[in-house]
Amino acid sequence: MSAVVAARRGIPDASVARLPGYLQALTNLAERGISSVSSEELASAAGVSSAKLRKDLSHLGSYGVRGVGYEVDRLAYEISTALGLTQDWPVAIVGMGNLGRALAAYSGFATRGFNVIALLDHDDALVGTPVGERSIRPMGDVEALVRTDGLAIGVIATPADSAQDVADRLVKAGVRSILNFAPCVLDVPDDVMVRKVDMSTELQILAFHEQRRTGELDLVTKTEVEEVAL
Amino acid sequence: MSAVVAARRGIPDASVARLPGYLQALTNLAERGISSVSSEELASAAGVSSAKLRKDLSHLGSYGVRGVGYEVDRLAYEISTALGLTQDWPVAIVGMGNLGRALAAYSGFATRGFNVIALLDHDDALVGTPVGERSIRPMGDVEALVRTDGLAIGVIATPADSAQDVADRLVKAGVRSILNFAPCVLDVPDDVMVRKVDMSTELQILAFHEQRRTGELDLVTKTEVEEVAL
DNA sequence: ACGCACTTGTGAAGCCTTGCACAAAGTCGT
DNA sequence: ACGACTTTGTGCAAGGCTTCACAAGTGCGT
Repeated sequence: MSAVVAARRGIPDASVARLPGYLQALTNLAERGISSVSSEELASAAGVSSAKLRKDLSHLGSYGVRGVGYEVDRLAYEISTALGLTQDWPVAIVGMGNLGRALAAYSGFATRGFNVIALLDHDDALVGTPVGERSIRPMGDVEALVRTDGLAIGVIATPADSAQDVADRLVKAGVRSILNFAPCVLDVPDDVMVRKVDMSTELQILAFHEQRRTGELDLVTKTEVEEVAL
Repeated sequence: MSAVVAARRGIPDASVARLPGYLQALTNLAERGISSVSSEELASAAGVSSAKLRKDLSHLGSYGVRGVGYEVDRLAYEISTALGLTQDWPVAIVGMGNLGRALAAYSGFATRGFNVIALLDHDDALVGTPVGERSIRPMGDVEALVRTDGLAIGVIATPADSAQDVADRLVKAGVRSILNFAPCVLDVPDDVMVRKVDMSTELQILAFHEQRRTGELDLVTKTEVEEVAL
């Protein structure tokens, strides 16, 4: 098997999750007119260790030059290719509440290889309402979007209690990648990939560490109290 | 050292990251009037394996009953305690663009142990503008919020180019936990914890898998082509 | 032409996480 | 009171990820 295919098949999940960060850092460097970068510099810009960066990049192939570093444009291209961003992916956002509208207005999609082709809502009363330059379409359109526009990625921005219904609908229409902003677990077939974004979860993780930090001041006292209680 | 303290000190990061999910599932069960649950059922509701769930819970202590399962209320309480959610954490949201407003309107904060005490913006022209029941306050208020309201967690919802300025300002005022929605890396001191939420990153990860899936159909052909190219 | 300074790519070791399998400990029916 | 059944908590093995450390490769100055 060729080295390229061997490499591309087996990129570890942890590495894949960091590639977008590298791509972002590279784009930044390119905008500042920097054309060459070492693993140390790029790692620092992306917030990881240089060893980790080099190992991650080694899974894509060997695009650096020893003693010199990486060419910014070339590396950005290679990462884009590995991530599948040479094509524009059609995306539909479902749920036009506050969050859905904020996502619809977000300009970061277009610049990163994604194209929001439709804004959908389950509620027929909202259908036709303008949002930015688009207007809200009914869930019934989703099959046509998959068939004629190649829709492959759905973003769920509904409340938790309708998220599963929406997911079922998307899956039935043939969507196999879902980004879920609703604070709930989605039940989907094995061949459908779901990623979840939940700010409550993130805040709770922050709270855990914040608590642990402030709690450490009283640690000795607490230990004694709890030992007595046992 | 007491078992409780030993347990609470050393909860693995991977476990901590899953605890909010368990808590959410438990809250759901409680709302449906279910008072007892097995590890198998809870794991399924939270989307993890039962072995993983039991191992995670074992880090908190031993709150299950063999042959029976877990009492929903009790377990929810223990997880809340472990995460530090018995108190309400004061949170400030910085950046009142589309995303900031959507976050400000999100009701999920209050029900999960967080209290949005202020909406801030770097742009003085926006100060005073009403958002929901609050009005936008200037960044200059942040020191006072830390001192008098115990502000500990900051949410950054600004564009990427002002995120670092805002972070510096928050850190200088004494905020040591930051949730960053801006698509950039924040440079902060070691004792400040940052978690990042970025939908572009998530979409790019989905794109990778989507591409890999559709690419597999042509794998043999591609391999041959690339081998010739070598 | 050659040595020096620099940086990549990568085995190997160590750490963390997951999954397995089962003893321990409880309930329930008889 | 007791045995059958259920489910937890956990030691252990396997797998994956990170870090270390350095050989291999490149450019530059002399």
